Amino acid sequence: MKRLKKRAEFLAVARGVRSARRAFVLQTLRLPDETAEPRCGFTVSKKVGNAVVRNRVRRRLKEAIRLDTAALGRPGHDHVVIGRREALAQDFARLRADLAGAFRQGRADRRGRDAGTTVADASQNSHRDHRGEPPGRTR
RNA sequence: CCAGUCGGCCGGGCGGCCGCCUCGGGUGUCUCACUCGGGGAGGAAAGUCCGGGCUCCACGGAAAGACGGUGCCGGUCAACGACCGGCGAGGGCGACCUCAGGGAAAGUGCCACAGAGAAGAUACCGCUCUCCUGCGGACAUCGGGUUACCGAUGUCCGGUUUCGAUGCGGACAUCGGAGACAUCCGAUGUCCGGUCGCGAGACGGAGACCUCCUUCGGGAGGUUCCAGGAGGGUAAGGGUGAAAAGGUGGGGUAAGAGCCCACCGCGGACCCGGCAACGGGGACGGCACGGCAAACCCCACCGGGAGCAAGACCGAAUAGGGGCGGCGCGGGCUCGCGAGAGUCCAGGUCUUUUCCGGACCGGCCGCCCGGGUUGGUUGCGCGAGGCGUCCGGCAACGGGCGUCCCAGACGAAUGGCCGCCACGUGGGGGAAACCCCGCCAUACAGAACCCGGCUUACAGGCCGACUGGCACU
RNA sequence: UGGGGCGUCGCCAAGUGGUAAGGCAGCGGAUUUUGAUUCCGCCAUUCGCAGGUUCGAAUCCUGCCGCCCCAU
Repeated sequence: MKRLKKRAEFLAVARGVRSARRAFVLQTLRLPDETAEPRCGFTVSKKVGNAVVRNRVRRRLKEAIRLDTAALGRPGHDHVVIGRREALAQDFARLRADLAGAFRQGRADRRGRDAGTTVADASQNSHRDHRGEPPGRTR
C-alpha cells in the first residue's frame, strides 16, 4: 500500500472515521474518487517512547499491513494508523486480526462520505485532483 | 584463595521464508518495472557541553575597548575547555584516586551570630607602675570663692565591729498530749547559725604587724595588705569564634611582650639540580604578609557573525512587480436619438521636506525581465578515513609501507515470523555427567552535513598489569 | 538546528551567601446548642539530583534529570 507523506494529507484523514484497538487507532477517510489507489500513513508520537520504541511500533504495524494489503485495501480510501505502546509487545497474529477488523469497521461507517467532500474542497490544490474526477460527486 | 586498583575489548552466532533503502550492470512498454551483483546503525548513533572542516554574510589591514571564555609547567594535536608526561596540595596501609591549581605587598568589598576585639588590630575581665584619697549621704550654721564648688563644726539617717539579753531559724535530748502506726503539737534544756529585729560600747579602710608615748580610755609614726579615683604600661591568662596577628620551653621584667635565647614554623638575597612548574641548601630577617577572587577585579592567552532548515540550481498554474511596443484617454450624476455639453469627485509618481503651483500616469492587448510559495535537483560522503605491520617517542602522538572503499534517508530504509546453538537466570528431576520447562529471556539505545573530544546511559562477559592479606612450597 | 526560562510544604509562592516569609488546604484547640465565620497553635530534612568552592550554599560553580516557551 502506498504511503501518505505530507502533513496536509494526514490532517485530511484525521477528519475521517476513527476506530480504536489495543495496539493502535485507525483513521479512515472515504475519498470522492472511488478508483483511487488505497493509501496508508503512520503516526507514532513521542509519548509512546524513545526513537527505538517508536521505530519498532511503526515497523510491526507496517509489516502487518504489508502481509494483508490485498485483503485490507479497497480503492477510494486513505488510512492513518496511530501506533500505541501496546503494539510493541502484542502477539503478531492478534495484531493482524485487529487491523483487519478495524479496516472493515472504518469502511462500513457512512460518515466517511461527508468528510470526504469537505476535505476535497479544502485540498483542491492537491495533485490528486489532476488525475481524479471533479469533487462534489455523490453516489 | 579472598579483597581491591587501573587499563583495554566485546556487547550475541548460524540458518530458512516473506519484505525495505541504496549503488552498479543488464533488459523492457524507460518520471517506472523486472533481473543479477555489492552495501546497509553505535560504543555511545544519545545529550548538544567544547573544538574544527564546509557554506553564506560582514569587513581596507591591524590594534585597542566592550563582552564571553580559558588559567601550575612542558608537550601532543588541524584545533580545543581534550589528551599525555611532570610538579604541587589533599586522601588511602597500598596499587592508586581527587583537585577551575595564576595574582590577596594594584585597588574595592565581605567575614553573619558570638566575642573586649574580625584586619592600617582590639583592651572587657585580668596583671602591673606612679600619684591621690581612706566610711557614705542629707540638712543646718560659719568661713573662702563672681558662680560652679571647697573647707570646718554640729545634728540626723545609713554603715562597720565588739559585747549582752533575747526573739527568730535549725539540730539533738528530756517531759507531756494526740494518734492504730507513720508522725504531729506544746514546754524545757544544750549546741549551732547571724541574711533580720533590740540595747549598750567603740570606730573612723572599724584589717594585720612593728616602734614609741600613755591619765590604760587611747594616741602618734612606719611597714604591709585592702578599697576607690586619675594617669600610664601590658597582651601572658580568661572566654567567643570557622578564623584572634607565629608555636613550645627557658631567660627576662613592675607586669609583660621575638624583648632575648634554643628548637620548630614563616619570609628570604644567593647557590645547586631541572627547558619549566618546582625541588634541595641557605647568609640574613626577627615575625610582617588572616581567609575569600566558583566576590568585583588585575594579569596572560583565545574568540567577527550565523548555521546543511547553511548555500546553489530548476521552477508549472494563479496572483502581483518592472520594462518596451500598440490601441485608448478616469469615474459618478444631469441633459441630449446621437455627436456632445454641463457639474461634482479624485488617486499615485516627480518637482529636496510642508503649503501653493506645475508636469506625468491610471485602462486593454502583446512581448520580455526579475523576485518568489508548494515542489524538484544539488550540497551528500575518499575522509585530520578504516585495518594490518614496521620505525621513532616514557606517553599522547608522529612517520613509512601494504591493503580496503564501507549507510545515505527526508512522514525518514536496515523489518516481520520461525528453527538451532552459546551464555545468563529461575524452577523441577538425577548420585553425577546431564536432561526438561519457563524468561515480551539478553542491557542502554536508531545515523540525518562530516570529523576530534567531553559528559551521560548500559544486562552480561573477556583479557592484561598491579596492590593488600591468608595458606602452602 | 539555534536560543531562552523554570524546578522551594499537598497547591500558589517569597527568599539570591548567615540556618526557609506568607496565603490556601490539612490536623488539634477555643468561641457556638450545632455548623459557618473568627481567633490560637501545629505542619519544609537531601529547597529536582550528584559533586565542588566556602567557616557556612535554596542562593556561587560544574555535570546530569524533568518541564515549558520562542525562532527557523
